[in-house]
Amino acid sequence: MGRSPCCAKGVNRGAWSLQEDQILINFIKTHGQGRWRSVAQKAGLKRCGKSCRLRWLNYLRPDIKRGEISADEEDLIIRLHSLLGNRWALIAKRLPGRTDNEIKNYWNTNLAKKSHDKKAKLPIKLPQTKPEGEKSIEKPEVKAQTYNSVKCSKAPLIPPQEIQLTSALQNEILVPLDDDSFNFLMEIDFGDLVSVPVVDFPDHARCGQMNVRKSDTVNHVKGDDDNCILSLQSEDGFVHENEMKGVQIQPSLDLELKRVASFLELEEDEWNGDGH
DNA sequence: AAGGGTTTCAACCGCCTCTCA
DNA sequence: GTGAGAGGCGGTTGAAACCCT
Repeated sequence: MGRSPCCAKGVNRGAWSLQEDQILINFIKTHGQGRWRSVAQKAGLKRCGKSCRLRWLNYLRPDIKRGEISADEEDLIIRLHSLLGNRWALIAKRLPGRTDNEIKNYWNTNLAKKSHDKKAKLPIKLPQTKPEGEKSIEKPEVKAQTYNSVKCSKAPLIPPQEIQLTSALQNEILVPLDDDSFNFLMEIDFGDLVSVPVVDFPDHARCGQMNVRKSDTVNHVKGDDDNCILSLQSEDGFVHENEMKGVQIQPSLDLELKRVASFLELEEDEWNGDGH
C-alpha cells in the first residue's frame, strides 16, 4: 500500500520568494523548529513541511557559513569522503556551518572529477586474473614489518597496539594505520560503528573499508586476489570471520579508505544472535 | 550582442528509519 | 506487534548563471 504524498496539491513549488523566507524565519524565531508540516500550516506558507525544513536547514539557518569552501575544509571533505563514502550528512557534521547539500554539490562539481583523475593516474598493477598460458604471478613476499592494529573500543579509541608481522603471516593482511589516519579516526564519532580502513599489502596495496563495532578488535584479514576473510573479535572473546568479496584495490592508505560500508551491519543479527 | 553549451546549486523525489499511539 | 506520520538522507533535476565562440 502506497503512502500518501508528502505534499498536497496546491502548494507552492520551486524557488522561495523573499517574502516566504521572511515568514518562515519569523515563525521559527517565535515557535522554534520541528513539526514541519504544522510549521507550514501555522505560518501560512503554501509549502509542504519537507520544503520548509529543507529551506531552513540548507539556507535560512543563522549559523550557515557562506562563501567558498576553504582548502582546509576541502581536505577534510576529501578525507571524510574517502572514509565514509557518500554519507553527506555525516560529513557535514564535521564541517560547522556547512550543509550536507552544499557538501554534496561541492563534491559532485569539484571533487568527484579530481578524485577520479587522481585515481586514474595511479599505477596499479595487480594480478587479478592471470592471462591464459601465463604462469601464475607470485604473491609478494611479506617482510617482517610493524603494523598498528586497531582496537575499536568505545570512544576514545585506545591507541594502536604494536604488532609484529612476521614472514609466518604470509598471505595475511593486518590493519595498518599510520599516525595521521589513526588520529583522524580518533576525532570521529561514529555512533555505534567505526569505519576502519582495511589492509595494506606491500606492492599490491589492496584496500577497503568496513564498519565494525567500537567494542570489536580487528584481528587480521586473510586475503587472496578476489576474496578477503575478516577476522574480528568481540568483547566477550568471540571471534567472527567474514568473507569480503570485491575488495577495493587502491594504492595508498591515505587515498584508499573506501567502502564496503554496511558490510558487517548485514551480519549483525547473525553474530548478535543466539549462541554467540 | 547573440546564441548555444556547460556548470552550479537550490529544490524536489522517493526511500528509509524512528517514534508513537 | 502494527501502522501511520514525521523527519532524515542521498540521488536527481532543472532553472539560472556563466562561459565561449
